[in-house]
Amino acid sequence: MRKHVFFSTIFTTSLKPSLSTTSHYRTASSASASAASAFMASEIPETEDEQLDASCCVIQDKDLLRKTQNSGLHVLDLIDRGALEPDPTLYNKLLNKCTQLGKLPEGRIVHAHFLRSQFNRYLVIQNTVLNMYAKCGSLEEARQVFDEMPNRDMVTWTALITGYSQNDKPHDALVLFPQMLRLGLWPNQFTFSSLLKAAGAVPSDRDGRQIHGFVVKYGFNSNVYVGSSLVDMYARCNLMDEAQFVFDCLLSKNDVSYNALIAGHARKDEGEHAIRLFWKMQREDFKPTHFTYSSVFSACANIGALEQGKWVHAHMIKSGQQLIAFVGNTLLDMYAKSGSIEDAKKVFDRLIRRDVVSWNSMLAACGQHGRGKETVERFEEMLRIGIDPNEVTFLCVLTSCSHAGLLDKGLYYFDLMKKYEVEPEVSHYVTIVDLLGRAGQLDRAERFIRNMPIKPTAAVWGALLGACRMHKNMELGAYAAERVFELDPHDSGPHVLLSNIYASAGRWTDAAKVRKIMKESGVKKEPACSWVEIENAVHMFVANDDSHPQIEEICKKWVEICERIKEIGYIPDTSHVLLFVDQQEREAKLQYHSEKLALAFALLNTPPGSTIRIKKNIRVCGDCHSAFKFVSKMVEREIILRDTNRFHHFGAGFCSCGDYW
DNA sequence: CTAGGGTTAG
Repeated sequence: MRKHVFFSTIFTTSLKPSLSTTSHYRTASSASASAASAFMASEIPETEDEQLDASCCVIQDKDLLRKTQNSGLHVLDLIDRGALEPDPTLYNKLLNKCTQLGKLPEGRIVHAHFLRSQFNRYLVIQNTVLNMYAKCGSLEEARQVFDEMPNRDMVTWTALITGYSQNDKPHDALVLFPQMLRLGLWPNQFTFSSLLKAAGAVPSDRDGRQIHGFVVKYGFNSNVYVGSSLVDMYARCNLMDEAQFVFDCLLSKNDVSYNALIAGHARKDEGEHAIRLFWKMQREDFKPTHFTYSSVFSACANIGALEQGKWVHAHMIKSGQQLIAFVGNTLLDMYAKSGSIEDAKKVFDRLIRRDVVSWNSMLAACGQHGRGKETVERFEEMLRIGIDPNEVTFLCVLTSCSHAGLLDKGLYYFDLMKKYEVEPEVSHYVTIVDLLGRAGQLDRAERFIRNMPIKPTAAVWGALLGACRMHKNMELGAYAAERVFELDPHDSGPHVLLSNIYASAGRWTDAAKVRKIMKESGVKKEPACSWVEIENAVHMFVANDDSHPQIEEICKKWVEICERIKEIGYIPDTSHVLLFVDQQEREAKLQYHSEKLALAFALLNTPPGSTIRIKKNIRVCGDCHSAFKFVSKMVEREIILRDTNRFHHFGAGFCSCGDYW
């Protein structure tokens, strides 16, 4: 054990007049015990990298470094003992080290020591202190330093703006800008980059456009940092054309500007565009980074492009990039969302380090593929290993239980959230309502809603409405629908569901009434479409749409399939057709559901025996579900249908969801 | 001394 003198000296020495209130000292003092255990302390063995790092970075003299390490004293002790002549750069290096390692308590101590030093009026070091607090996430202390500084330069303002913008306080960042301009300070490229990041995080695009104006005025529009920030800001404001325009205007692009644009398209569900840009950036000799791969895999996942995703994966392997968790998690998700759960598992197994997101992604993958039991097993394993579950973990587990009909397990895990101190959010309540509702316990679900400690949202009542549709409970369904209409009048979903409830009960007048209200209030239903990927091209089908070049052939094929599956037991279920039309007409309508068109198209254009993968933007209807089962049996092929949030694996006349979805 | 781009759920 080595003795340490640093704390006894620093906290007993009388303090010089300082920039700061004594609260820094109090905080530093109270933090001393934990701080001591980290990189200031004597007990730390020489093998502790951070201890060595900290010393190495400030002590250039090798002899002195050895002496420091051998004596176990810290640099600041050496100054106190007069063994080391302090200079301003030393404080900067120490503070930056704390920033880099995210060591707030240690940073406070260096700050305290700096305040006692002869350099405590140095603006540059004060800025470094401010930056240290901001980067360590303590915006209150950063602000306090800022407020107490007698002089502030542009860097001071920029450091605080950056602090707010990087810590999810965009409004605080944005209000500082006009204040700083009023003082006559000139913003630079750093200021604008941070401001634009903040502007991209607020709902309106007003601030972003204004800042863009100032960027031009101050002449930073050709700076690649500012340019990338502009691209990102416009992309986040849903202004993809503007983002593209700014990008095209950039005189010098780099990988970051490309990534900002690619990520923008990936977020906006414009996967094909993102993938095109991925290949384009390489034609222009920009190397994809982890950021790029992460965005591109997520783009592939969104559109369910398995083949393209595999190409990008192969490309990443060839380029020698390591599979770090951040990228691996999106890769895993890509395979899972493209329907290949087996590949997703392989990625999970090969991850060098698994973080909580890796586990969550794997749990989500199992849930999406209807493997409730496996979700539960993996979750238990995760707890055994000692990975702390977070709110997403529980959401994955609960939805998985709900999809698999594991009622008791789901309720048990909901209760378990308390033990792991994860506060249930409204989405968790939605899942429990869904779980109870699917299991047919509609009254219990309603009671559960009434006993919620937080205010139920439209989604909560929507889950009950969905369950009422499933179990054909008209009365409670109408009541739930009313609650949804109140809370979210613009969503078409509940109107459609309620109309469906009436329709399946044969109450065509009521069904039509709901449709009429929907039409009058301007609520629009999202058109249903399906996608199928064939030979690296994605084909899209919309219900009753005849724009596809092969449409005649496709319809002919479906009629033929329909006749053949009727022979082996398929009975068209017309309760899913909502219009007040006669039986024959309803059957005709059913034929053109987009997933059926996609299936017919795939059967026409793929080799016998190969797996067919179809993606749909809304829940599959009961009739299509039944038809797909019969087709899988008839053609002896596996058909994988991706719903909005889950998968149906059809094979030999059965579906993996067990008709429970 | 100050800057930009990435993941899981619903």
